[in-house]
Amino acid sequence: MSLSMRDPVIPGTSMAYHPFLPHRAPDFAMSAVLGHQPPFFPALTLPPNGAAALSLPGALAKPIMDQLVGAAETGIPFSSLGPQAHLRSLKTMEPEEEVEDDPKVHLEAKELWDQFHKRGTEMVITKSGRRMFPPFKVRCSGLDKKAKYILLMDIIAADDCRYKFHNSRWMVAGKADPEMPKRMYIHPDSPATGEQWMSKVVTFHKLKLTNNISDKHGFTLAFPSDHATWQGNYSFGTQTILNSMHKYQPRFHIVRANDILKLPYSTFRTYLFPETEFIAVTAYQNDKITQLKIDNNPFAKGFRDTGNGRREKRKQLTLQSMRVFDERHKKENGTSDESSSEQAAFNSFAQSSSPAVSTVGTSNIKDLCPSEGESDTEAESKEEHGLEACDTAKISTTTSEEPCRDKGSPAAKAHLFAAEPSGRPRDSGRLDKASPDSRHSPATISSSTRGLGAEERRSPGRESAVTAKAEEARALPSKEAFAPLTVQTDAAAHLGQGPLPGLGFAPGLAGQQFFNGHPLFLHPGQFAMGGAFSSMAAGMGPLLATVSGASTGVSGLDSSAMASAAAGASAATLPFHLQQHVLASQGLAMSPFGSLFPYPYTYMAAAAAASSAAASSSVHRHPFLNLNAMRPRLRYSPYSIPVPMPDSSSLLTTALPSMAAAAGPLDGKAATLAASPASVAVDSGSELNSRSSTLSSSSVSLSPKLCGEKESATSELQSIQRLVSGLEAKPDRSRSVSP
DNA sequence: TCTCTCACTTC
DNA sequence: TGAAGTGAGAG
Repeated sequence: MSLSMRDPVIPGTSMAYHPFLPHRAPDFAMSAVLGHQPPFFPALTLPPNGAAALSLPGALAKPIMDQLVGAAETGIPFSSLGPQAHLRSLKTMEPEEEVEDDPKVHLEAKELWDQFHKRGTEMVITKSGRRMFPPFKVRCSGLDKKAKYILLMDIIAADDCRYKFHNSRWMVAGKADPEMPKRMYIHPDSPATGEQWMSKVVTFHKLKLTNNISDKHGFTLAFPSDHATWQGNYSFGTQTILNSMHKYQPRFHIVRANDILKLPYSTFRTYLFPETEFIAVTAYQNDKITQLKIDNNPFAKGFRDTGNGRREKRKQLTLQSMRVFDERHKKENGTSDESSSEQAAFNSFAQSSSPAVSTVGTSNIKDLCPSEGESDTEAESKEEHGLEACDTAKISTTTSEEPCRDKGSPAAKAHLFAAEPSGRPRDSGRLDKASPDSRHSPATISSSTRGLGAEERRSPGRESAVTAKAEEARALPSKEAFAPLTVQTDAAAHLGQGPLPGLGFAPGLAGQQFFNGHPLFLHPGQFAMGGAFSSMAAGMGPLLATVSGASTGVSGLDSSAMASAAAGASAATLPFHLQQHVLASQGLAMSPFGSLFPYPYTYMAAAAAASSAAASSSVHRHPFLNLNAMRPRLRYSPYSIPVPMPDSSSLLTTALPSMAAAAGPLDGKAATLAASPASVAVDSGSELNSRSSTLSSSSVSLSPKLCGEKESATSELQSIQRLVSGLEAKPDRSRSVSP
């Protein structure tokens, strides 16, 4: 147990979870090394606070190191990667006005999650949307009481495999289907002060899971940025679209910002809790999971043995299977028999599964998941624990604390799954394989951004990352729109953090997100959330403008108009997403900005960008650039400093366009690294200048392949910058906002 | 596998 | 009281 479950994951680590990462990572790393190495490394090396920091850096660095060395797994400590002195110098550049915060996040009801995880958590997805159970709840600490934060959650693919429940176990059944467009769920109370967030348990129970591709619950908001986290293509919504029989990993993000509009420029601190990993299903596969749900979910009381009505039916059914029945009894009695039996089964699964896994042969070894090897007893005990207990538990995992081990590594991924398997089989195989790593990695994760964040702050730049489109492969047609997007990422860094934030989440995180790359859409509901969006409209104006280039305020425009305008203005920016979706290289077609507005899928011209292809990658960058431009405005915000960040990010993106996508996680790291340098420049200099400088620099660093893109991107960026500069002249309300 | 309806529950 | 969340079960 100790393993993974408790610890939060660091952003960087998240990479590990990403299916694509493995593929991308290499490229990314290479490019990073080749072109950006100097800059990147420093960034990466940022020493995090303690363990947490380690985890991230390690995760990030590892891929790169591997590339360099050509060895899959070097044991090189991330600390050895780069000079920290460098970072510090950068750090000095950062503004320090802000009160530093060191957010820590604890997963609530961890015990409950563990119980499910052991058996391989399954979450039902329906056309109309189904809530998660257990509900995702966290408790935050270490926030600046006065500052405002936006808390978000999203769910990313844990690997690139498709699963099947066979012989009581989850086994890999092939390669994953194309990813569905990802959506970010913004907590309805956002933005709120640190004090407010820390005073209560933050729950995301309203988030629904669906397999309905045409789900409209998500609103698209155009986000100009290429924030790593957002990958340039991220939508917001109250419902997350998932593929059945695929494994997913929920992520929690803390963004210090007082306005949603600032998200793109802000630093994301991402936290992963391996125990919350689950497989999406349209119908429960594992009876044990079903029983756990019934036993713990209040709405399923009617199915409890003790309950009325149905329970009897259920019982009968149950009786049919002795095992199940027995297990229940045990539960009722409070005995662990069930669990033990389960465990046994589980173990067997693991074993069996492992082979299966291996057979799978997908790139994801991780899928195989290392089994955590939890003892049956543990599992049992956990199982028996009621949800409530879990809930109360809050936290165990703080993100920051644990260093992330290798989350990034596949093994780590395996871990996560493994945990699941525990209960069941499915992954057991993986578990076994990965076991060593996996455990660690997952666990480690915890720190995620946060730890980084602190550090990051210190080091101004780090972050940016890159990403690349990469995904193309993944990109799917249906989702295609998204897929293509792939964008870069990294951003994390760039954003906000100027100083610190970048770190945190950055690399890893960015990477994670990136793969998803979708267009960013804001979900109406989310907006509804309130405060966060309140200013959005106003804020959007600037963004749009930046994106579009000149378009005057977006606000007036309807989404479509906006989009078109944006497209026209800065073709570069939008394109990617749009391209995919729309086709039009320009993205115009895309939907309007609904985000702010009522429209449902608006695209952000800028945001979009995500184009899938490398070319697109370049484009992405542009968007970023815009963002960067924006930043200055944003400065007000703590992150504003981020200005540099954006730059860096842009740089990264430009530099490693293709990679970015692939790299996802890596990107993040890379980005951070790259970013740092860039950021530095930014900080010191004017935003615009910094940007351009960054851009140029990025281009320089770019690898040969990227060069072409770079150039185009650069030109685009420049144009964008010009536009931006023009825009900048305009006042930004958002600036004032910053916490 | 997935979709839909049902009876039951919580809020 | 009704809206909404549950798993079961049929198709």
